[in-house]
Amino acid sequence: MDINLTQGAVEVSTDISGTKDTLQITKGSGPTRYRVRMSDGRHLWSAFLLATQLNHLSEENLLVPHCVCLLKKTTTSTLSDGRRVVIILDMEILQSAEKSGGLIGNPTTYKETKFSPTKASPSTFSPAKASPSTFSPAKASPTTFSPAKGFPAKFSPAKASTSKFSPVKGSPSKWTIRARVMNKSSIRTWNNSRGEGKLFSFEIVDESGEMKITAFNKEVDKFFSLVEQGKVYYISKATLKVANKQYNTLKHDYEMTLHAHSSIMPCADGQDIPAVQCDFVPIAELENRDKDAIIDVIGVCKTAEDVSRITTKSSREVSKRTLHLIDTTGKMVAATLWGEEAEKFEGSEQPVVAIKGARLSDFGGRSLSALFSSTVMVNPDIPEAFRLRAWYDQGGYALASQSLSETKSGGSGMRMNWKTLSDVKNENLGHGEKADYFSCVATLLYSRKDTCLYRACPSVDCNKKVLDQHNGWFRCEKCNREFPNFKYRLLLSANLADFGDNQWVTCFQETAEALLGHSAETLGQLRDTDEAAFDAVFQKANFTTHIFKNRVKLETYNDESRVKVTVMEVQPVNHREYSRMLLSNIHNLIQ
DNA sequence: CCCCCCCC
Repeated sequence: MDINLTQGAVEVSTDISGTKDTLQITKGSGPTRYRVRMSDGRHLWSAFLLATQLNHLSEENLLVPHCVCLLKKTTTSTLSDGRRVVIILDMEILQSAEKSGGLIGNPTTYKETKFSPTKASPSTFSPAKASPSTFSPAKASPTTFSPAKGFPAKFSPAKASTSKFSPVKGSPSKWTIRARVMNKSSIRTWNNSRGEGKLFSFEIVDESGEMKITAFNKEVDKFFSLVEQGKVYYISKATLKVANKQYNTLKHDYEMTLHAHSSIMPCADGQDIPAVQCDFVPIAELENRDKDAIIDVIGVCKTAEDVSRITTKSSREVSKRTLHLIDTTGKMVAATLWGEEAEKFEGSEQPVVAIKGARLSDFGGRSLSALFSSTVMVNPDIPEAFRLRAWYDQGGYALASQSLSETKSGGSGMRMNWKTLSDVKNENLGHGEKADYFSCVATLLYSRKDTCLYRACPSVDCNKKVLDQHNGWFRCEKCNREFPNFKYRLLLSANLADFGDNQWVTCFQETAEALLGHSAETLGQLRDTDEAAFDAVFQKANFTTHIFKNRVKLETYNDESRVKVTVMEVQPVNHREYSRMLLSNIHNLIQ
């Protein structure tokens, strides 16, 4: 058995072999996984345990939150993120506990009058409930542990007569669920033939499953600010209705609507409630899934494209950012984030990204898109993420993953074609019919400040140099117009060097601004008003090192050919990624 | 009682 105990409030650094402990085992985030909470009276650890590794635990025990275990053999280890973990190598169940089950899946279990936050307590253990081992790994399949298991039957009209619980509107509901908010929408308004109003919705999760809850109008005012993503609440007296599967992708047959008497109370003691339940599909497996399937995916974000703004068909503006995720299957897939999620995403450190409820599209082969109902998790605290992190850091980064998503043809896709400056010359880059593109890490030795600025036509799309008419007007030959003003533009000649060679390159506006760290406008003003400060900008830029993405092409003037290198992009050096590339090169040289 | 899920 292999239980990874992620450290909670206490540093876990000692071998705890021989400890008798209480495990609270609850269904965790994923059908084949269980969340384990340990309590030895001093410490609480949340942990994860894989069902496939639990074949000597009875199913009864798996559905039961508490059981007393003897930790026969344990060891400790450090995760790549620095956290200490305890690995349980062998354990024995001494006593299983009273059956309770998940709350969403079985709301009848908890009557409001009796409900109290569950805590591990020896007095709740009931040895009589220990059952022979009926659990097998096969039973841990996603379908077996569908969060909806057993739910519809309990809500059939016939059973509703027990009056414990009824989906019928207006009937007394005596249940309380304790669940974590995993996704919360913003407030939206509607105005259609049936009326107008506002609403927001959120999705909750507990050990047993997930559910969507919607609040309208007055309930929006009452609950919107109270309900926070990630927090745990006691929820009672909501109306149940059959889930509209067209719009509700959660694996539950019902959803809830809040009404005037609904109650939502924050719960301070919800550490044992899983964050989210995921059923991750390996990236290579996406090839075999249907278009429009809603899937959970996890991968290392190998690269993240820049955020961009697009206009939808309904002329709404929205931000988007596409990530390229890889996993141990050696495949890569493009996944697009939207809106704020796209804007805030930080991918420079190759985080592990999990998306719950992404939609599979057939664009460019196979690609993914986050929906409003998706949950995007960066470096989530789950074993899949730790495994991927370890895999990537220990060599996965060097794997040339094949993408299921066709990258755009043409230059803008710009794959990294790493070259040293001497490679560029020795391999005669740019001598072919078409331009070549390469990336290099190089240091700016010198740039020609005297000729770097020119006065350009102020028209939005014209960057043509203007002629000073010496009467306060500036003439643009291209626009055939005179203007009372101009804009400064940069055209910087720079000498770049790496360890083996150097190269003159040209930087236009954006790349020159990135290299010098100031806008063309600022530089123009400085040159005209404060020459010392203008010089200082160039002094400061000298001997700085960057990643340069370049275009190289042989050009001929007056029978004389020479290679012209134009910088397309200047980026800071990501030392982690760069070192990986160097290590990978060394590795390749050895072979 | 909503129901937009976007772009190449």
